[in-house]
Amino acid sequence: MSSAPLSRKEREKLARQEEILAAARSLFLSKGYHETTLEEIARHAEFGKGTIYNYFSSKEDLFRAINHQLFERLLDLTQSSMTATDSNCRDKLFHYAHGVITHARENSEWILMAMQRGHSLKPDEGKQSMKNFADVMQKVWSLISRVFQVEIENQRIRALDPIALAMLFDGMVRTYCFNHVKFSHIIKETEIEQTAELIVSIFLDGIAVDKTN
Amino acid sequence: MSSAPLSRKEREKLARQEEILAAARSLFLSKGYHETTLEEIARHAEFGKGTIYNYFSSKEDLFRAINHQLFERLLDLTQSSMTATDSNCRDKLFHYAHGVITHARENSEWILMAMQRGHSLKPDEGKQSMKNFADVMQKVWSLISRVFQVEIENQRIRALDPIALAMLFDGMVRTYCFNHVKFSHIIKETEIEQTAELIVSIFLDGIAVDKTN
DNA sequence: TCAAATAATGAATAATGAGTCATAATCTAG
DNA sequence: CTAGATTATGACTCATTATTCATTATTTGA
Repeated sequence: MSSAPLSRKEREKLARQEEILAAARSLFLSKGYHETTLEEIARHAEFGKGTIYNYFSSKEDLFRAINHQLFERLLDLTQSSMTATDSNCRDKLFHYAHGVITHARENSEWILMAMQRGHSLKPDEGKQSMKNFADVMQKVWSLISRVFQVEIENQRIRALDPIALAMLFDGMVRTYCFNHVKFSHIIKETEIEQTAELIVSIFLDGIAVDKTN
Repeated sequence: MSSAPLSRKEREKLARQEEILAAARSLFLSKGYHETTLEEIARHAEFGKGTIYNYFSSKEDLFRAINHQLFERLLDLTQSSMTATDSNCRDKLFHYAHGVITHARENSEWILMAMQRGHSLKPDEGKQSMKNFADVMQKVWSLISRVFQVEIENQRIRALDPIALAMLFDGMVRTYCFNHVKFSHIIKETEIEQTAELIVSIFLDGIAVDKTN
């Protein structure tokens, strides 16, 4: 990826850039895109407003950069969860759920934000970067669905549409995360492990009492 | 609820108000709050911009009124689904899922919109109206959870936290709806009945092949 | 028919906030 | 130390809307 030989100048520039990103991320995530002003971002990052423009060409560019980071992380997580060679389906799903929940606690509203604004963004001219939420989700679901596909072929799960399954599973995970952050006063605090386990268990086994017992 | 004896004047006023609401709803839902201007709403409703202010005190007020309508509908649906005396748990869940999916197709992004902006709204001074998304969801989950509670008492489903179950079930339904509208190019077109059935089936039975067969 | 009352209208106003840029501060190399 | 390069800065510009309100149009009741 990076053939960069690194230089102090550049490292510092990168660091400052990341500082701006962090400030913007935190504000965008908690207040949404439009409710956040560049003034605020600047103040939060401890820079002048003009300085932001030395690092990002526009507010939208900044937003895109943040989305890109978050998308990358989600894709990495999905990839590593689903392609692990030494784990079964249940473990893979658990790893994914656990990772997403952890990630979501750190970046509470990013999914929402990305979705909400995703389609009103002008297309990203920037080279190889992710275009939009739909692209990312398509990749995520595709990765998950392959695991289901294998299970179906081995007749371990019912022969349902694997993409639909991937989407529904992801939906449970995602909505749980969202609700947890948003409605923390309603939802009982539970350990991430327990929650991930619950979701996987419901998805694989259902909630009906096991008739075989 | 309404002891109003109705008068033409008032009926017409109501009708015009509903026309404005419809125009605003359609625009907010497809473009989001900030991307929609009052000018557009007025044009869409075939009124002058100033006229809007004879019916709603501000853009935010208009938004709140729309949210209120949508919240009411969701609550009614949940209530009627969950308290039907002549249906079992599976039927109740199916009815709910079916209703939400139908509603979501008509009002594609309302959930997202409500969530996204919900918390940045100033508190609603208006009498008995719903305050925010959290309140509504709490009621919805509470209604659903009671059904689960009964099933648990009768040992027909596993003894898990009923609120968590309600939330996860709702999460599957809701995310499915959202994805369907948003990523229709990815998701296979299916009948509402089939989808609702699939979700209920996964939730109650899981996707694992039934060992009793 | 006509004078209140009611409703509609869009030009004018005011607020906001993204983006610019001339200036100042800081750094670097010679 | 100093000139030139680089970076930071925030007052300013400017486009965009929400909101107001004086004016016009319509309705109503007598």
